Amino acid sequence: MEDGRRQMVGLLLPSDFLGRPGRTIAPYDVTATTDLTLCCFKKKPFEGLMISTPHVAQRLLEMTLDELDAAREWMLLLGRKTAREKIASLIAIIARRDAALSNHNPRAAFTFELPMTREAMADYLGLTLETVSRQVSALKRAGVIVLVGKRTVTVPDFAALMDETGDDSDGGLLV
Amino acid sequence: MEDGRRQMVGLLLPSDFLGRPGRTIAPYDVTATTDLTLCCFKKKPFEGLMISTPHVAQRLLEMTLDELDAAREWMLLLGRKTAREKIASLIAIIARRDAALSNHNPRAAFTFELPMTREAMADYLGLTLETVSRQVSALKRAGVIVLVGKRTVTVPDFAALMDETGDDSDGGLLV
DNA sequence: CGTCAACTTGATGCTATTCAACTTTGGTGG
DNA sequence: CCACCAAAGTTGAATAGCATCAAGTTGACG
Repeated sequence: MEDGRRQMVGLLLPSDFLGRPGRTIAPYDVTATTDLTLCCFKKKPFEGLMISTPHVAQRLLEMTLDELDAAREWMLLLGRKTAREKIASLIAIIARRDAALSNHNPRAAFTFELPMTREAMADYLGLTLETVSRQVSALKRAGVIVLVGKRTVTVPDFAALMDETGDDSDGGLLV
Repeated sequence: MEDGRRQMVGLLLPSDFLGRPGRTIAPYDVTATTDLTLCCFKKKPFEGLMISTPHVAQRLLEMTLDELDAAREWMLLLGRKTAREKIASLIAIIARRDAALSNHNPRAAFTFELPMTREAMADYLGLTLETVSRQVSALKRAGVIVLVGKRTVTVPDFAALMDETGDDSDGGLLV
């Protein structure tokens, strides 16, 4: 925003897609936080490809729907969760993602890195960096997480972490 | 959420699409707030249609990208705006939508209905209904809006309302 | 060993929530 | 027609939770 307030609205990982057909500007910025390889398509040929190759549009639709689901889950977090629940949710999401990559035993203690600064976490969660720091410390004091240094987290009991996220245990309904 | 906290994550209007190909449940509920006509497709035939008729997937992609943009704008609102800015933003969005439907002179005073209860506004904005009521009253006291009854709003000066939303005057960048 | 960025911690204030009482509005049946 | 009722909305007081401002601390790196 004009006065410096910032809100992160998405997190792109390898294989994700950026930009949209049929529009030349976006109301948000995109910043790389690591080195990366970006595969660029020229707009016109790409739009041609979408018409000639139906699978491209179908795959893009699927990816966009996944992003929309993620955005909506994040809206719940931003609108209704407490600072502590926000931190627990973010840590749980990162833990799950890392566990999936290294297909890890889901019930054992599990260690991983927070790939972002406290400030980036704050921008993601709609908090200040001080509140992030305090709530991380609080979860540590409560024994829900163990910190090794500032960025390395061990989760001794994943269920205990999930209890702190405020999330439903059941899920939802609907087609 | 289990304890009753609610967050509205989208608002469907006539011609919008509901549900997603390739999945049978959603992590959210959908509630009709008015009578409506719902046009249902059987999953399998519809997925067939997407394959045989490329335009369908392309149009769905466009609609989904629009919803994603709206969701991201809403994330900024939920994460970073004050209660007053949230209310002003919601009123501005409804005003713009109604003005577009009735292609109205953009600089004149303009009257329209809030199509929702204070509670629904609160669920949408991530606030309590009491805070919604207070901030609506505050904008009224400040002369930014005029209330006729509880649901009918007149905006004497749209620019003044926009000033209260906290939004950039310029927009953003990017392909 | 000095420096800087990232992080932590403390004190204080403000915003939105909570709990509670009250008012207004629209609809229903006597 | 209006008395009554429920739902919607308003308002007040007290409080909780997060932000803000301000020092410190830690750790990596030259």
